[in-house]
Amino acid sequence: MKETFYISTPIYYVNDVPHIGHAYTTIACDALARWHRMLGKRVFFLTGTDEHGEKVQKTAAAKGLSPRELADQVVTNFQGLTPALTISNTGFIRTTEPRHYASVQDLFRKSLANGDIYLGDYEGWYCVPDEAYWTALQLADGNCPTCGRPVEKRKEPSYFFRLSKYQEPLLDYYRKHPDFIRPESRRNEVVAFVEGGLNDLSVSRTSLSWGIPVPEAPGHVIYVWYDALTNYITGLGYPAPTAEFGTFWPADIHMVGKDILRFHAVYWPAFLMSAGIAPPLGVFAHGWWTVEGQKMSKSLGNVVDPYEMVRKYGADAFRYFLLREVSFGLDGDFSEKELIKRANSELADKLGNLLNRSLGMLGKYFAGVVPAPGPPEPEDAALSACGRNIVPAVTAAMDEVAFHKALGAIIELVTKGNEYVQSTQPWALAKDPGKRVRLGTVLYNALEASRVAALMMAPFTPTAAQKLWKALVPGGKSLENVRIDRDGAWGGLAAGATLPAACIVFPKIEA
RNA sequence: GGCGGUGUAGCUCAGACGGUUAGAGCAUGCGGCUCAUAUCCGCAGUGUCCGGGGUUCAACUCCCUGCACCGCCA
Repeated sequence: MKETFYISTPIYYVNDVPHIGHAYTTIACDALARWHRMLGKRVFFLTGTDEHGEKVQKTAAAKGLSPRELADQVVTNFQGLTPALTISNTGFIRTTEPRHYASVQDLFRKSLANGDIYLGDYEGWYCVPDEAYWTALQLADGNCPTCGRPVEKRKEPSYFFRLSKYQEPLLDYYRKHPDFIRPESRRNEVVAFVEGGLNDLSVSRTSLSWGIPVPEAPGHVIYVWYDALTNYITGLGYPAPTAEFGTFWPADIHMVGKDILRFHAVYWPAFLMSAGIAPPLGVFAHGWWTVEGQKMSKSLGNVVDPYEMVRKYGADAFRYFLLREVSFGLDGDFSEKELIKRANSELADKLGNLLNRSLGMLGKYFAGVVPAPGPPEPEDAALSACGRNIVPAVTAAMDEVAFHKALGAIIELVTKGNEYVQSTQPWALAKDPGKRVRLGTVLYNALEASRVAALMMAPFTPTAAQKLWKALVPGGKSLENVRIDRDGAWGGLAAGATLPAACIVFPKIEA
């Protein structure tokens, strides 16, 4: 097994307000990061903000601030996601940091030196008032798509990256790394795109000032993607030969929304190849959320605010819904009603209930002390088989980045636990003193199912899982230090421990 | 316009490398338990497996075609 795991979110544009899409990407990365830590790996988990460009400059000017001052103010909107969503990132990068300037310029110099970056002319349709270029395709009835005013054809000097040269190297890389782009349907799209031929890419502007200067080229500023993508190596210390860079690069997964897949799966590996740096090992493009069946948009006023969701339902329920509701990779529909339904029926009524009915009886019949299990009986087999299979099942799901499958497997175990309690009827066993050993065994197994489920939930609902774990493993180590291989084995519940009589970690959400 | 994908119970989807009664969850109806956050468990379903044609002893599963929807590209 590889000993390290490096995962990244995209850097979020600081001029935007955080919405469900940002939260989704970040939460997905967090679940993977936590999972890989539980496997015993060293994990680097990077997120951050993209702070250059036209929009930031304009918004700042409108507020009478420098772009940097504005960025310093609004970056907190994104930094705040970490505590709000219980995110365990190990790094946060801002593209305005000096270390990033050094990184981008170094990468740029390398490609300039080997001839992969050359000076040419960028030509496009320019909106003078908006100071923005558009391609012919982007124009709305021949006018600027954002302001509707007429555009003019304009030309400016620009540095170009020789992307065309990397068509074959990229296709070769895709062939040798079949899992580089996931899901598979997206991979096919990218391959088709590259097979169709690649144009060289404009990577600088003279019409822009808020950005990283092109080395030794006054007036030229490095343009959006070349700047933004490089964050993934800056975050590890590049160009300095840091331990982090040596240890964690190439990245295991760049998690992205489907709209920015091409930049990550085509441009980024090409930039790196040109500079003699290994491309990342994987890019995963996830889907989008609609809201109550409608496209999310500012004009509809239905933008989902992650902070508000956390305030209303808690980070665990919000995280759970996002990762459980849809096949990861596909689009999904966000609805508070469905969120409540998921959280109540699966977290409170199934997982929470299994734990509490078990704890309740343990308190009542054994004064809260976990009995040693007696000999297994045939009716224990279904539960213990499921319990023994949960680690491989979740592992397989997480390997294919299928959170919904992982959670489905955990809920299946919990359901088996409830079925088991129902069919063994410990409350009836308790009435017969001769069945004391059997009663103990039944409660042990039910609690053990809860314990294993709590462990497996840790990447998804970290706060609740920690509380469950604490209740079932009193005096045990924090879930952060727990390892799947050691602690996930069926039968790990300690006999003799005294457990609480109740533990409500998933309160029912009132609709 | 080019390439690719999807079309299966009311809903969301899984599955079907051709072969007895096509599955899950949710929703619906009925029943059971009482340990538990009025929670849990069981039972019952319903489907022209998009339309048409072909191959075959046999197709929902393969091939062709039509329609609808989606994605990428132009």
